[in-house]
Amino acid sequence: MNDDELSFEQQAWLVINAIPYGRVASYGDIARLAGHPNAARQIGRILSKLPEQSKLPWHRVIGQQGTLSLSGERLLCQQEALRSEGVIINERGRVCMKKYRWQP
DNA sequence: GGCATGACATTAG
DNA sequence: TCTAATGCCATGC
Repeated sequence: MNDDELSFEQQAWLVINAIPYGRVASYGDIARLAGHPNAARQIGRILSKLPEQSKLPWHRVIGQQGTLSLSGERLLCQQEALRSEGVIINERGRVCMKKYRWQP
C-alpha cells in the first residue's frame, strides 16, 4: 500500500461514496472508476466485508442490468433503501438503469 | 509465492 | 428470459 495511492479498496469507497442521492451505479462502473475496468468482483468482495457502520451507500451499487446480486435480508434492505430514495424497482427486482444509472 | 474465494461481467445456447 | 460456462482482479491464508 503506497501512501501516494490508495488501495483498490479505498478507491472503491471513494467512488461509491460519490454516488449521488437517487442514483445507482453498477459494480463494473465502480471498478472502472476505481481504476480497474474488470475488477467488478472485488467490489462485491469489498462490500461484503463492509461493516454496517460504514456510511457508504452500498445499496446504490447494483448489477450491470439493474439486478441485485444479493439475497435474503440484505436484498430486502437494499430494495427498501433504493425505493426510499425514489428509485423504482420492477416486479422482477430490477432497477431502471436507463433512468437511474449514475453517469459521471 | 501459490491457491482458493467472491454482493460480477460477458457470451452462448 | 434464464442457465451455464469462462474470464478478470484484488485479497486472505
